Amino acid sequence: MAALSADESLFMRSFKIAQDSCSAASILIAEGDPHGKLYTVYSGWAHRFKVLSDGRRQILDILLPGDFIGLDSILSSEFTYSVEAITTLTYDVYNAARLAELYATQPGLGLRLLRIAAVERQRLEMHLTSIGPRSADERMAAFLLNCHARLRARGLVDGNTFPLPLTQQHMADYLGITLVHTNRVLRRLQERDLVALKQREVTLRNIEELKLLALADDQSAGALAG
Amino acid sequence: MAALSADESLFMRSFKIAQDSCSAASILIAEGDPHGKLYTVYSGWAHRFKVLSDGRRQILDILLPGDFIGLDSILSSEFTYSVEAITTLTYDVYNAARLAELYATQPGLGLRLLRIAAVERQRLEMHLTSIGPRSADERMAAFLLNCHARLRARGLVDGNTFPLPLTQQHMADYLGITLVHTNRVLRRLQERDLVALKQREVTLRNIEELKLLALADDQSAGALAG
DNA sequence: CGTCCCCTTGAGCAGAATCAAGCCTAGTGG
DNA sequence: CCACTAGGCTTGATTCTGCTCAAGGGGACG
Repeated sequence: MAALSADESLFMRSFKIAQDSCSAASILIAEGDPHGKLYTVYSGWAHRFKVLSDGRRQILDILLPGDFIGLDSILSSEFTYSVEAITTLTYDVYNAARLAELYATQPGLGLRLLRIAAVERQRLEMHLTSIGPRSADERMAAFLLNCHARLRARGLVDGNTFPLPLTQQHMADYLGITLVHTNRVLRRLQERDLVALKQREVTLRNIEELKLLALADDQSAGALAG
Repeated sequence: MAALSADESLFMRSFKIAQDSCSAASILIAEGDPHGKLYTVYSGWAHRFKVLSDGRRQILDILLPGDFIGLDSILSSEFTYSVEAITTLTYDVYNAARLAELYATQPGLGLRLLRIAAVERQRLEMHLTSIGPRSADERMAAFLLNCHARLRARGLVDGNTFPLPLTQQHMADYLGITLVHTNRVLRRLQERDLVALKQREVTLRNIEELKLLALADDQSAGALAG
Protein backbone atom coordinates (compact mmCIF):
# COMPACT_ATOMS: atom_id res chain seq x y z
CA MET A 1 0.00 0.00 0.00
CA ALA A 2 1.25 3.52 -0.79
CA ALA A 3 2.82 5.61 1.96
CA LEU A 4 0.86 8.30 3.75
CA SER A 5 0.97 11.90 2.58
CA ALA A 6 2.41 14.53 4.93
CA ASP A 7 -1.07 15.75 5.73
CA GLU A 8 -2.29 12.25 6.44
CA SER A 9 0.65 11.50 8.71
CA LEU A 10 -0.08 14.65 10.65
CA PHE A 11 -3.69 13.63 11.12
CA MET A 12 -2.75 10.15 12.24
CA ARG A 13 -0.39 11.58 14.83
CA SER A 14 -3.07 13.87 16.26
CA PHE A 15 -5.52 10.98 16.11
CA LYS A 16 -3.38 8.75 18.30
CA ILE A 17 -3.82 8.94 22.05
CA ALA A 18 -1.33 6.58 23.62
CA GLN A 19 0.73 3.44 23.43
CA ASP A 20 0.13 0.80 26.08
CA SER A 21 0.51 -2.86 26.90
CA CYS A 22 -1.12 -5.61 28.90
CA SER A 23 -0.23 -9.11 30.01
CA ALA A 24 -1.38 -12.41 28.57
CA ALA A 25 -4.96 -13.40 29.39
CA SER A 26 -6.07 -9.90 30.28
CA ILE A 27 -9.36 -8.66 28.89
CA LEU A 28 -8.73 -5.59 26.78
CA ILE A 29 -12.36 -5.04 25.84
CA ALA A 30 -15.48 -6.62 27.29
CA GLU A 31 -18.69 -6.96 25.33
CA GLY A 32 -20.91 -4.05 26.22
CA ASP A 33 -18.05 -1.63 26.94
CA PRO A 34 -18.60 1.87 25.57
CA HIS A 35 -16.65 2.21 22.37
CA GLY A 36 -14.59 5.39 22.88
CA LYS A 37 -11.34 3.89 21.64
CA LEU A 38 -9.78 2.28 18.63
CA TYR A 39 -6.66 0.10 18.85
CA THR A 40 -3.97 -1.32 16.66
CA VAL A 41 -1.93 -4.30 17.76
CA TYR A 42 1.76 -3.49 17.85
CA SER A 43 3.15 -6.79 19.07
CA GLY A 44 1.72 -10.04 20.41
CA TRP A 45 -1.45 -12.03 19.74
CA ALA A 46 -5.04 -11.42 20.84
CA HIS A 47 -8.48 -12.68 19.94
CA ARG A 48 -11.99 -11.30 19.51
CA PHE A 49 -14.79 -13.45 20.95
CA LYS A 50 -18.39 -13.67 22.04
CA VAL A 51 -19.78 -15.60 25.00
CA LEU A 52 -23.19 -17.27 25.10
CA SER A 53 -25.25 -16.96 28.25
CA ASP A 54 -24.37 -20.53 29.25
CA GLY A 55 -20.66 -19.83 29.04
CA ARG A 56 -19.79 -21.37 25.69
CA ARG A 57 -17.42 -19.13 23.80
CA GLN A 58 -16.88 -18.49 20.12
CA ILE A 59 -13.63 -16.92 19.00
CA LEU A 60 -14.43 -14.73 16.02
CA ASP A 61 -10.97 -13.75 14.91
CA ILE A 62 -7.31 -13.96 15.81
CA LEU A 63 -5.60 -10.56 16.02
CA LEU A 64 -1.99 -10.23 14.93
CA PRO A 65 0.46 -7.31 14.89
CA GLY A 66 -0.90 -4.65 12.55
CA ASP A 67 -4.54 -5.54 13.05
CA PHE A 68 -7.13 -2.98 14.10
CA ILE A 69 -9.51 -3.50 16.99
CA GLY A 70 -12.80 -1.62 17.07
CA LEU A 71 -12.93 -0.32 13.52
CA ASP A 72 -16.65 -1.01 13.48
CA SER A 73 -17.20 1.20 16.48
CA ILE A 74 -18.48 4.17 14.54
CA LEU A 75 -21.74 2.32 14.37
CA SER A 76 -22.79 1.37 17.82
CA SER A 77 -22.28 2.84 21.24
CA GLU A 78 -21.02 -0.44 22.66
CA PHE A 79 -18.64 -3.19 21.66
CA THR A 80 -20.51 -6.28 20.53
CA TYR A 81 -17.61 -8.59 21.32
CA SER A 82 -14.78 -8.96 23.80
CA VAL A 83 -11.04 -8.96 23.20
CA GLU A 84 -8.50 -10.94 25.20
CA ALA A 85 -4.73 -10.86 24.98
CA ILE A 86 -3.25 -14.27 24.19
CA THR A 87 0.34 -13.22 24.80
CA THR A 88 1.76 -10.09 26.33
CA LEU A 89 0.36 -7.41 24.08
CA THR A 90 1.46 -3.92 23.11
CA TYR A 91 -0.86 -1.64 21.21
CA ASP A 92 -1.58 1.90 20.07
CA VAL A 93 -4.75 3.67 21.13
CA TYR A 94 -6.68 6.12 18.96
CA ASN A 95 -9.60 8.41 19.56
CA ALA A 96 -12.65 6.71 18.05
CA ALA A 97 -14.72 9.86 18.45
CA ARG A 98 -12.71 11.39 15.64
CA LEU A 99 -13.38 8.56 13.17
CA ALA A 100 -16.27 10.44 11.56
CA GLU A 101 -14.01 13.45 11.16
CA LEU A 102 -11.39 11.24 9.58
CA TYR A 103 -13.84 9.92 7.01
CA ALA A 104 -15.04 13.45 6.23
CA THR A 105 -11.72 15.24 5.94
CA GLN A 106 -9.28 12.49 4.95
CA PRO A 107 -10.94 10.45 2.21
CA GLY A 108 -7.66 8.75 1.45
CA LEU A 109 -7.32 7.47 4.99
CA GLY A 110 -11.00 6.64 5.10
CA LEU A 111 -10.68 4.37 2.09
CA ARG A 112 -7.73 2.63 3.68
CA LEU A 113 -9.79 1.85 6.74
CA LEU A 114 -12.64 0.64 4.55
CA ARG A 115 -10.29 -1.77 2.84
CA ILE A 116 -9.02 -3.04 6.14
CA ALA A 117 -12.58 -3.53 7.37
CA ALA A 118 -13.40 -5.38 4.16
CA VAL A 119 -10.48 -7.76 4.66
CA GLU A 120 -11.65 -8.46 8.20
CA ARG A 121 -15.08 -9.16 6.88
CA GLN A 122 -13.75 -11.53 4.26
CA ARG A 123 -11.85 -13.35 6.95
CA LEU A 124 -15.09 -13.71 8.91
CA GLU A 125 -16.80 -15.15 5.86
CA MET A 126 -13.98 -17.63 5.30
CA HIS A 127 -14.24 -18.60 8.94
CA LEU A 128 -17.98 -19.14 8.65
CA THR A 129 -17.46 -21.21 5.53
CA SER A 130 -14.87 -23.20 7.40
CA ILE A 131 -17.02 -23.94 10.41
CA GLY A 132 -20.30 -24.58 8.60
CA PRO A 133 -19.67 -27.48 6.24
CA ARG A 134 -16.22 -28.73 7.21
CA SER A 135 -15.17 -31.56 9.52
CA ALA A 136 -12.93 -30.94 12.50
CA ASP A 137 -9.78 -32.10 10.68
CA GLU A 138 -10.54 -29.88 7.72
CA ARG A 139 -11.16 -26.89 9.95
CA MET A 140 -7.89 -27.38 11.76
CA ALA A 141 -5.95 -27.66 8.51
CA ALA A 142 -7.59 -24.50 7.20
CA PHE A 143 -6.87 -22.70 10.45
CA LEU A 144 -3.18 -23.56 10.52
CA LEU A 145 -2.73 -22.63 6.87
CA ASN A 146 -4.52 -19.37 7.51
CA CYS A 147 -2.32 -18.42 10.45
CA HIS A 148 0.75 -19.24 8.46
CA ALA A 149 -0.38 -17.18 5.46
CA ARG A 150 -1.19 -14.15 7.59
CA LEU A 151 2.10 -14.26 9.43
CA ARG A 152 4.04 -14.60 6.19
CA ALA A 153 2.12 -11.78 4.53
CA ARG A 154 3.34 -9.49 7.31
CA GLY A 155 6.88 -10.72 7.18
CA LEU A 156 6.62 -12.04 10.72
CA VAL A 157 7.68 -15.48 9.63
CA ASP A 158 9.77 -16.93 6.88
CA GLY A 159 9.86 -20.70 6.55
CA ASN A 160 7.21 -23.28 7.34
CA THR A 161 7.63 -23.01 11.09
CA PHE A 162 5.82 -20.41 13.13
CA PRO A 163 4.90 -19.68 16.76
CA LEU A 164 1.36 -20.49 17.81
CA PRO A 165 0.74 -19.15 21.30
CA LEU A 166 -2.87 -20.36 21.49
CA THR A 167 -3.83 -23.05 23.99
CA GLN A 168 -5.84 -26.00 22.70
CA GLN A 169 -8.85 -24.43 24.41
CA HIS A 170 -8.38 -21.34 22.24
CA MET A 171 -8.27 -23.44 19.09
CA ALA A 172 -11.32 -25.39 20.20
CA ASP A 173 -13.30 -22.19 20.72
CA TYR A 174 -12.13 -20.85 17.38
CA LEU A 175 -13.03 -24.02 15.48
CA GLY A 176 -16.26 -24.74 17.30
CA ILE A 177 -15.18 -28.13 18.66
CA THR A 178 -14.31 -29.32 22.16
CA LEU A 179 -10.94 -29.22 23.83
CA VAL A 180 -10.63 -33.00 23.95
CA HIS A 181 -11.45 -33.32 20.31
CA THR A 182 -8.99 -30.60 19.39
CA ASN A 183 -6.29 -32.62 21.05
CA ARG A 184 -7.17 -35.72 19.05
CA VAL A 185 -7.37 -33.80 15.80
CA LEU A 186 -3.90 -32.37 16.35
CA ARG A 187 -2.62 -35.81 17.15
CA ARG A 188 -4.07 -37.23 13.95
CA LEU A 189 -2.49 -34.49 11.85
CA GLN A 190 0.84 -35.21 13.47
CA GLU A 191 0.52 -38.94 12.92
CA ARG A 192 -0.13 -38.29 9.25
CA ASP A 193 2.99 -36.12 9.31
CA LEU A 194 1.11 -33.12 8.00
CA VAL A 195 2.25 -30.90 10.84
CA ALA A 196 4.67 -31.05 13.75
CA LEU A 197 3.98 -29.41 17.09
CA LYS A 198 6.56 -28.55 19.68
CA GLN A 199 6.25 -26.10 22.52
CA ARG A 200 3.75 -23.71 21.05
CA GLU A 201 5.49 -23.87 17.71
CA VAL A 202 4.04 -25.37 14.56
CA THR A 203 5.82 -26.70 11.49
CA LEU A 204 3.77 -27.33 8.38
CA ARG A 205 5.37 -30.47 7.05
CA ASN A 206 3.20 -31.05 4.02
CA ILE A 207 1.48 -27.90 2.84
CA GLU A 208 0.07 -29.40 -0.34
CA GLU A 209 -1.62 -32.20 1.54
CA LEU A 210 -2.93 -29.73 4.13
CA LYS A 211 -4.45 -27.58 1.42
CA LEU A 212 -6.10 -30.60 -0.06
CA LEU A 213 -7.51 -31.49 3.32
CA ALA A 214 -8.68 -27.94 3.98
CA LEU A 215 -10.16 -27.71 0.50
CA ALA A 216 -8.38 -24.40 0.31
CA ASP A 217 -7.76 -23.13 -3.16
CA ASP A 218 -5.00 -20.57 -3.53
CA GLN A 219 -7.52 -17.83 -3.84
CA SER A 220 -8.85 -18.21 -0.36
CA ALA A 221 -5.37 -18.38 1.10
CA GLY A 222 -4.67 -15.02 -0.50
CA ALA A 223 -7.87 -13.42 0.72
CA LEU A 224 -7.13 -14.49 4.25
CA ALA A 225 -3.59 -13.29 4.27
CA GLY A 226 -4.20 -9.53 4.40
CA MET B 1 -32.59 7.31 10.22
CA ALA B 2 -32.82 10.93 9.10
CA ALA B 3 -34.01 11.73 5.58
CA LEU B 4 -31.53 12.55 2.84
CA SER B 5 -30.65 16.17 2.10
CA ALA B 6 -31.53 17.57 -1.32
CA ASP B 7 -27.91 17.31 -2.38
CA GLU B 8 -27.69 13.71 -1.20
CA SER B 9 -30.89 12.74 -3.00
CA LEU B 10 -29.52 14.21 -6.18
CA PHE B 11 -26.33 12.23 -5.85
CA MET B 12 -28.17 8.99 -5.18
CA ARG B 13 -30.26 9.52 -8.27
CA SER B 14 -27.22 10.04 -10.46
CA PHE B 15 -25.58 7.08 -8.72
CA LYS B 16 -28.37 4.71 -9.68
CA ILE B 17 -28.13 2.90 -13.02
CA ALA B 18 -31.25 0.79 -13.39
CA GLN B 19 -34.01 -1.20 -11.81
CA ASP B 20 -34.31 -4.84 -12.77
CA SER B 21 -35.67 -8.20 -11.74
CA CYS B 22 -34.92 -11.90 -12.00
CA SER B 23 -36.73 -15.14 -11.31
CA ALA B 24 -36.36 -17.47 -8.36
CA ALA B 25 -33.23 -19.62 -8.34
CA SER B 26 -31.31 -17.42 -10.76
CA ILE B 27 -27.74 -16.52 -9.92
CA LEU B 28 -27.42 -12.77 -9.65
CA ILE B 29 -23.74 -12.78 -8.85
CA ALA B 30 -21.22 -15.60 -9.12
CA GLU B 31 -18.06 -15.74 -7.02
CA GLY B 32 -15.26 -14.29 -9.10
CA ASP B 33 -17.44 -11.93 -11.10
CA PRO B 34 -15.94 -8.47 -11.60
CA HIS B 35 -17.48 -6.12 -9.10
CA GLY B 36 -18.72 -3.22 -11.25
CA LYS B 37 -22.14 -3.01 -9.66
CA LEU B 38 -23.85 -2.46 -6.36
CA TYR B 39 -27.42 -3.61 -5.70
CA THR B 40 -30.24 -3.03 -3.28
CA VAL B 41 -33.04 -5.54 -2.91
CA TYR B 42 -36.41 -3.95 -3.63
CA SER B 43 -38.66 -6.96 -3.17
CA GLY B 44 -38.21 -10.70 -2.64
CA TRP B 45 -35.62 -12.83 -0.86
CA ALA B 46 -32.06 -13.77 -1.86
CA HIS B 47 -28.99 -15.25 -0.23
CA ARG B 48 -25.24 -14.78 -0.29
CA PHE B 49 -23.17 -17.98 -0.30
CA LYS B 50 -19.83 -19.63 -0.88
CA VAL B 51 -19.18 -23.03 -2.40
CA LEU B 52 -16.32 -25.33 -1.44
CA SER B 53 -14.48 -27.15 -4.18
CA ASP B 54 -16.29 -30.40 -3.36
CA GLY B 55 -19.67 -28.77 -3.79
CA ARG B 56 -20.66 -28.18 -0.19
CA ARG B 57 -22.27 -24.79 0.19
CA GLN B 58 -22.37 -22.30 3.05
CA ILE B 59 -25.05 -19.62 3.01
CA LEU B 60 -23.50 -16.54 4.58
CA ASP B 61 -26.51 -14.29 4.83
CA ILE B 62 -30.16 -13.99 3.90
CA LEU B 63 -30.97 -10.83 1.94
CA LEU B 64 -34.30 -9.10 2.47
CA PRO B 65 -35.91 -6.02 0.91
CA GLY B 66 -33.79 -2.98 1.71
CA ASP B 67 -30.52 -4.91 1.97
CA PHE B 68 -27.45 -3.96 -0.02
CA ILE B 69 -25.47 -6.41 -2.12
CA GLY B 70 -21.83 -5.73 -2.88
CA LEU B 71 -21.14 -2.93 -0.43
CA ASP B 72 -17.72 -4.42 0.19
CA SER B 73 -16.84 -4.23 -3.45
CA ILE B 74 -14.69 -1.12 -3.15
CA LEU B 75 -12.02 -3.40 -1.88
CA SER B 76 -11.50 -6.12 -4.35
CA SER B 77 -11.86 -6.46 -8.05
CA GLU B 78 -14.00 -9.58 -7.77
CA PHE B 79 -16.90 -10.77 -5.71
CA THR B 80 -15.81 -13.25 -3.05
CA TYR B 81 -19.25 -14.83 -2.81
CA SER B 82 -22.24 -15.65 -4.98
CA VAL B 83 -25.80 -14.39 -4.72
CA GLU B 84 -28.89 -16.39 -5.66
CA ALA B 85 -32.51 -15.26 -5.78
CA ILE B 86 -34.73 -17.34 -3.50
CA THR B 87 -37.97 -15.86 -4.79
CA THR B 88 -38.64 -13.63 -7.77
CA LEU B 89 -36.46 -10.66 -7.04
CA THR B 90 -36.59 -6.98 -7.99
CA TYR B 91 -33.63 -4.75 -7.28
CA ASP B 92 -31.96 -1.41 -8.00
CA VAL B 93 -28.53 -1.28 -9.57
CA TYR B 94 -25.88 1.34 -8.74
CA ASN B 95 -22.53 2.20 -10.19
CA ALA B 96 -19.93 0.75 -7.86
CA ALA B 97 -17.15 2.64 -9.59
CA ARG B 98 -18.48 5.81 -8.03
CA LEU B 99 -18.38 4.50 -4.48
CA ALA B 100 -15.02 6.12 -3.80
CA GLU B 101 -16.39 9.40 -5.09
CA LEU B 102 -19.36 9.01 -2.80
CA TYR B 103 -17.16 8.55 0.24
CA ALA B 104 -15.04 11.55 -0.73
CA THR B 105 -17.78 14.05 -1.59
CA GLN B 106 -20.76 12.88 0.46
CA PRO B 107 -19.49 12.10 3.94
CA GLY B 108 -23.06 11.89 5.22
CA LEU B 109 -23.94 9.17 2.75
CA GLY B 110 -20.61 7.50 3.32
CA LEU B 111 -21.29 7.17 7.03
CA ARG B 112 -24.71 5.71 6.29
CA LEU B 113 -23.12 3.01 4.16
CA LEU B 114 -20.54 2.35 6.84
CA ARG B 115 -23.30 1.80 9.37
CA ILE B 116 -25.08 -0.56 7.03
CA ALA B 117 -21.87 -2.49 6.44
CA ALA B 118 -21.32 -2.65 10.19
CA VAL B 119 -24.78 -4.13 10.74
CA GLU B 120 -24.07 -6.76 8.10
CA ARG B 121 -20.86 -7.58 9.82
CA GLN B 122 -22.56 -7.92 13.17
CA ARG B 123 -25.03 -10.27 11.59
CA LEU B 124 -22.13 -12.34 10.30
CA GLU B 125 -20.64 -12.48 13.77
CA MET B 126 -23.95 -13.55 15.28
CA HIS B 127 -24.19 -16.23 12.62
CA LEU B 128 -20.70 -17.50 13.40
CA THR B 129 -21.51 -17.54 17.10
CA SER B 130 -24.64 -19.45 16.28
CA ILE B 131 -22.97 -22.10 14.16
CA GLY B 132 -19.85 -22.56 16.26
CA PRO B 133 -21.00 -23.68 19.68
CA ARG B 134 -24.72 -24.34 19.24
CA SER B 135 -26.58 -27.57 18.56
CA ALA B 136 -28.80 -27.95 15.50
CA ASP B 137 -32.01 -27.23 17.43
CA GLU B 138 -30.53 -24.13 18.98
CA ARG B 139 -29.34 -22.89 15.60
CA MET B 140 -32.73 -23.35 14.06
CA ALA B 141 -34.45 -21.49 16.89
CA ALA B 142 -31.98 -18.63 16.58
CA PHE B 143 -32.44 -18.55 12.83
CA LEU B 144 -36.23 -18.36 12.94
CA LEU B 145 -36.18 -15.66 15.62
CA ASN B 146 -33.67 -13.74 13.59
CA CYS B 147 -35.75 -13.82 10.40
CA HIS B 148 -38.78 -12.74 12.34
CA ALA B 149 -36.97 -9.86 14.01
CA ARG B 150 -35.56 -8.58 10.73
CA LEU B 151 -38.90 -8.73 8.95
CA ARG B 152 -40.62 -6.94 11.81
CA ALA B 153 -37.96 -4.25 11.98
CA ARG B 154 -38.74 -3.41 8.38
CA GLY B 155 -42.48 -3.45 8.85
CA LEU B 156 -42.78 -6.37 6.45
CA VAL B 157 -44.61 -8.46 9.02
CA ASP B 158 -46.81 -7.75 11.97
CA GLY B 159 -47.85 -10.72 14.09
CA ASN B 160 -45.96 -13.94 14.86
CA THR B 161 -46.57 -15.44 11.43
CA PHE B 162 -44.30 -14.74 8.51
CA PRO B 163 -43.50 -16.15 5.08
CA LEU B 164 -40.33 -18.23 4.80
CA PRO B 165 -39.63 -18.97 1.13
CA LEU B 166 -36.47 -21.00 1.83
CA THR B 167 -36.38 -24.70 1.05
CA GLN B 168 -35.10 -27.05 3.74
CA GLN B 169 -31.93 -27.34 1.69
CA HIS B 170 -31.43 -23.58 2.03
CA MET B 171 -31.87 -23.75 5.78
CA ALA B 172 -29.49 -26.70 5.98
CA ASP B 173 -26.81 -24.77 4.10
CA TYR B 174 -27.38 -21.73 6.26
CA LEU B 175 -27.19 -23.65 9.53
CA GLY B 176 -24.36 -25.96 8.54
CA ILE B 177 -26.33 -29.21 8.93
CA THR B 178 -27.71 -31.70 6.42
CA LEU B 179 -31.06 -31.57 4.69
CA VAL B 180 -32.32 -34.71 6.42
CA HIS B 181 -31.35 -33.41 9.81
CA THR B 182 -33.00 -30.06 9.11
CA ASN B 183 -36.22 -31.87 8.48
CA ARG B 184 -36.00 -33.71 11.78
CA VAL B 185 -35.12 -30.57 13.69
CA LEU B 186 -38.15 -28.76 12.27
CA ARG B 187 -40.31 -31.70 13.18
CA ARG B 188 -39.05 -31.68 16.75
CA LEU B 189 -39.75 -27.97 17.12
CA GLN B 190 -43.27 -28.51 15.83
CA GLU B 191 -43.87 -31.44 18.17
CA ARG B 192 -42.82 -29.27 21.08
CA ASP B 193 -45.28 -26.68 19.77
CA LEU B 194 -42.62 -24.01 19.55
CA VAL B 195 -43.35 -23.26 15.90
CA ALA B 196 -45.93 -24.20 13.28
CA LEU B 197 -45.06 -24.65 9.61
CA LYS B 198 -47.51 -24.56 6.77
CA GLN B 199 -46.82 -23.99 3.12
CA ARG B 200 -43.71 -21.89 3.38
CA GLU B 201 -45.18 -19.94 6.25
CA VAL B 202 -43.94 -20.01 9.84
CA THR B 203 -45.79 -19.17 13.03
CA LEU B 204 -43.75 -18.70 16.18
CA ARG B 205 -46.01 -20.26 18.78
CA ASN B 206 -43.84 -19.78 21.84
CA ILE B 207 -41.30 -17.03 21.43
CA GLU B 208 -40.11 -17.06 25.03
CA GLU B 209 -39.32 -20.74 24.89
CA LEU B 210 -37.61 -20.30 21.52
CA LYS B 211 -35.41 -17.54 22.91
CA LEU B 212 -34.48 -19.76 25.79
CA LEU B 213 -33.55 -22.52 23.39
CA ALA B 214 -31.58 -20.17 21.15
CA LEU B 215 -29.85 -18.64 24.15
CA ALA B 216 -30.71 -15.34 22.57
CA ASP B 217 -30.73 -12.40 24.91
CA ASP B 218 -32.73 -9.40 23.76
CA GLN B 219 -29.58 -7.60 22.83
CA SER B 220 -28.66 -10.01 20.10
CA ALA B 221 -32.17 -9.96 18.67
CA GLY B 222 -31.83 -6.19 18.39
CA ALA B 223 -28.44 -6.32 16.78
CA LEU B 224 -29.69 -8.77 14.20
CA ALA B 225 -32.77 -6.83 13.31
CA GLY B 226 -31.12 -4.01 11.38
C1' DC C 1 7.47 -29.32 47.12
C1' DG C 2 2.94 -28.44 46.06
C1' DT C 3 -0.29 -26.33 43.09
C1' DC C 4 -2.17 -24.74 38.96
C1' DC C 5 -2.72 -24.94 34.22
C1' DC C 6 -2.48 -27.33 30.28
C1' DC C 7 -2.07 -31.52 27.73
C1' DT C 8 -3.23 -36.52 27.01
C1' DT C 9 -5.78 -40.78 26.81
C1' DG C 10 -9.63 -44.08 27.50
C1' DA C 11 -14.51 -45.57 27.58
C1' DG C 12 -19.08 -44.87 26.50
C1' DC C 13 -22.72 -42.14 24.50
C1' DA C 14 -25.36 -39.12 21.42
C1' DG C 15 -26.07 -35.87 17.87
C1' DA C 16 -25.71 -35.60 13.20
C1' DA C 17 -24.35 -37.79 8.73
C1' DT C 18 -25.25 -41.24 5.27
C1' DC C 19 -27.84 -44.40 2.64
C1' DA C 20 -32.14 -45.64 0.90
C1' DA C 21 -36.99 -45.40 -0.02
C1' DG C 22 -41.34 -43.50 -0.62
C1' DC C 23 -44.68 -39.51 -0.75
C1' DC C 24 -46.84 -35.23 -2.07
C1' DT C 25 -47.65 -31.32 -4.93
C1' DA C 26 -47.38 -28.41 -8.79
C1' DG C 27 -46.45 -27.97 -13.31
C1' DT C 28 -46.30 -29.95 -18.16
C1' DG C 29 -47.47 -32.14 -22.13
C1' DG C 30 -50.05 -35.44 -24.63
C1' DC D 1 -58.41 -34.12 -18.44
C1' DC D 2 -55.28 -37.24 -17.01
C1' DA D 3 -50.55 -39.24 -16.92
C1' DC D 4 -46.07 -38.10 -16.18
C1' DT D 5 -42.28 -35.72 -14.14
C1' DA D 6 -39.44 -33.12 -11.10
C1' DG D 7 -38.50 -30.88 -6.98
C1' DG D 8 -39.07 -30.87 -2.41
C1' DC D 9 -40.49 -33.22 1.90
C1' DT D 10 -40.61 -37.32 5.12
C1' DT D 11 -39.11 -41.36 7.42
C1' DG D 12 -36.39 -45.49 8.78
C1' DA D 13 -32.00 -47.92 9.51
C1' DT D 14 -27.29 -47.64 10.16
C1' DT D 15 -22.78 -45.56 10.78
C1' DC D 16 -19.56 -42.38 12.59
C1' DT D 17 -17.93 -37.97 14.09
C1' DG D 18 -17.54 -35.50 17.90
C1' DC D 19 -19.15 -34.94 22.93
C1' DT D 20 -19.09 -36.16 27.85
C1' DC D 21 -17.17 -38.00 31.77
C1' DA D 22 -13.20 -39.40 34.10
C1' DA D 23 -8.56 -39.86 35.28
C1' DG D 24 -3.72 -39.18 35.04
C1' DG D 25 0.70 -36.78 33.50
C1' DG D 26 3.98 -33.00 32.95
C1' DG D 27 5.97 -28.54 33.28
C1' DA D 28 6.27 -23.82 35.31
C1' DC D 29 6.19 -21.05 39.11
C1' DG D 30 5.79 -19.54 43.88
